[in-house]
Amino acid sequence: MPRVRDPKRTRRKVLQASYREFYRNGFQGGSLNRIVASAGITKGALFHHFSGKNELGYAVLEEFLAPAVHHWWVEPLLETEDPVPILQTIMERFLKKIKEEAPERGFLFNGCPICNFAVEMSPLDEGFRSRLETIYDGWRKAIKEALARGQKAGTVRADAIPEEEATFIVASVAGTSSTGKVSQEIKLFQDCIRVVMRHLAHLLPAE
Amino acid sequence: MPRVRDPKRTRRKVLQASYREFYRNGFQGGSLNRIVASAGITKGALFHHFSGKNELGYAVLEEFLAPAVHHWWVEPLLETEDPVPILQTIMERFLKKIKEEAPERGFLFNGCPICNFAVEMSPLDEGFRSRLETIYDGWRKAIKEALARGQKAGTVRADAIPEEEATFIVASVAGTSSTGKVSQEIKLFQDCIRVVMRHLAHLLPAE
DNA sequence: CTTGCAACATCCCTAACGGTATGTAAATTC
DNA sequence: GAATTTACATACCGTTAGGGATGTTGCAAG
Repeated sequence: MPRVRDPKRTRRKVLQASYREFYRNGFQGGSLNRIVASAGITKGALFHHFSGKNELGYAVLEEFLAPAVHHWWVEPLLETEDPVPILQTIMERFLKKIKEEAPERGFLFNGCPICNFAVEMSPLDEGFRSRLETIYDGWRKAIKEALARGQKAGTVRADAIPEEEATFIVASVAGTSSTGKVSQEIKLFQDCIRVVMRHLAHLLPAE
Repeated sequence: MPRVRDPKRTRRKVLQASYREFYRNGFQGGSLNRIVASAGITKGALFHHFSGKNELGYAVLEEFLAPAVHHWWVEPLLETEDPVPILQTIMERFLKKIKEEAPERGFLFNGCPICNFAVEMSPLDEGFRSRLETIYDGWRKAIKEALARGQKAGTVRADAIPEEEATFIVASVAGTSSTGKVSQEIKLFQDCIRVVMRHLAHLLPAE
């Protein structure tokens, strides 16, 4: 019995709780009952805002994860003409984030949430697959176009293939997250990212 | 009411059906009822051979997936003193396998089954996590030691760091599989693997 | 030939799942 | 200020999940 009604806030609470639940337990393993409990609301509220579990997952993808990719990867690369150092900075920030979260009591690095959704749900549901494809496409496109601009500006080797490199970089992030979460050791992330960084350095024009 | 009893065969049938079920639906999404149905046996038989769903998953990892990694990645690298061409061949074979399976009616490339298990289950259950770690460790170790032998023999650059490269290669396979299964387009796999191949070429000694 | 255990088959249980039907109070519209 | 709609809360439903109890039968040892 809430005194004040605030549908926007309620919706956000549900989404946030859903994101956490799905991130920790997977989508299929995630429970709507636990979501409503942790959000402090009821089933009625949830089903008023979302028509079902799938729609809830879609909303997490569109309203939480897609913007995160945009913020971390797309925006910093927009219109730059020297993308390699930026890409390296992003990878470093990625590693730093893991390091910061690692010492937390009982924290488990649970991988890239987008990759988690992709692995679990993309083959099972077209709604998930298409939304994930949109996210990955945008991610790759941002890198590809930045590399192409770099080539025009002379900051990226002319013989590099932007599209292939972009695909590879995104896959590297997914692979690093997925294999790293098994061992939970920072060294593994470090090793992986160090190799990617060296690879990025090779994209600079030969002197 | 089977005329003949064949416990080894029954066990194998359960494992095979479980592997397929978990590969398609994930572990949490996989159903024991569907497994016994598709294996043509009953719950009684399943629980006679395995003490529960988790043990069944463990058995799939140990008896199906670990041997597969050994066959594809460990054995070919054993004792070789020129690992780079072998690694390239393995990557090529990986791509070829996807291409062969792709045109099949309704086939969906479902990613690397080990990575699928890792993403879904490694944070949720220590039994899964430790077994996956064993598999990944063996995988990385085989590559690392082969690269180290190559360095001694002069077939691999002296300034390469075998451990980092091994970690990276395994992560690349996982990442390629995970991102590729979203788009289901061969080009994506091709692009990704091509970059890895070029990276491998950089591990050869500079002329 | 009997005995005993391994290898199943049958049946059932409880809990949790996603989802629905209905009720009610706040907010908005007219 | 009455009527209507939005935003929830409560209670409940059918289904399926994993798993256990118990029964039955092939098969090997003695």
